[in-house]
Amino acid sequence: MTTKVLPLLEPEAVAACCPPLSERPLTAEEAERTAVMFKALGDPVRLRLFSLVASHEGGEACVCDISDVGVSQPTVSHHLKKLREAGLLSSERRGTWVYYRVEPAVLAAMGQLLTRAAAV
Amino acid sequence: MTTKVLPLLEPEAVAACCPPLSERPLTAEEAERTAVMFKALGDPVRLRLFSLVASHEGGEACVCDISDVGVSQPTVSHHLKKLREAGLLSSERRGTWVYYRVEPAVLAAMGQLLTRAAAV
DNA sequence: ACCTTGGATCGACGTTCGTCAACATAGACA
DNA sequence: TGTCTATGTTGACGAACGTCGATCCAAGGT
Repeated sequence: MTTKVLPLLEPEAVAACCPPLSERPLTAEEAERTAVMFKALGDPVRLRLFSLVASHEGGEACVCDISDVGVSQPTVSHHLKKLREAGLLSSERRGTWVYYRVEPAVLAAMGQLLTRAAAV
Repeated sequence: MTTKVLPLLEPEAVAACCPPLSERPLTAEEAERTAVMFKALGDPVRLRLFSLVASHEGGEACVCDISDVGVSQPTVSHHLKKLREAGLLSSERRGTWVYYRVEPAVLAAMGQLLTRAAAV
């Protein structure tokens, strides 16, 4: 099996990516891109980290605010990177601390993929 | 590390499971349960299989209708089992063929987890 | 300059995952 | 009963994943 290099997912690329899951079958390429996002939320620790950022004021949080999820600091950093690579979070350094933000457009696109699939 | 036995997810259990991701941080248990569903959609082949079922007439399809995704028949069966265990699909044997159906309630719950998280 | 602190990266480890060939099982039909 | 076809199950293998300790880099404070 060949290992494909998946580029970072841009918000607008995701939004324009795919129709609701029930409209038509996803192509192999569409499925490949979309699966990256779902996989990123498919780990309990990442889901908690993401929820911590999303529920923080302004949809933004310093790593120091959210790193108490029961795993080591390198592991937290590793998971945040995965969420960033999937396009679900963006990060920015401001002075001493690094802040993570949710990408609302990507989130909304994933949501519509599912909710509009439910209305058959 | 202890391996937890995750029971099959009932549709109503999922719907009542978790608030939108931005409302409050998920607890460890909530994250554990929810991650199972996202992980199930976190594989390209499973995503295509799911989309094939969801887009088929009536939200229902025979295995024979959807097994052309480029992997062997045992692999298709394996992935369908994963989707069933995650509560996203249900299966029923009718005579010779086995039919898979989407679980709209679970799908809608996952969608709201995301879309309502986007409206911060 | 030096030290401290926040966060990312590296290297290694055990586990889980995706895949297949081989086999098993369940109906339908003769 | 027996045979054919449609699916599920098993066992094995390599790849990917989650985790950690050790290390490194960037910013601030002394």
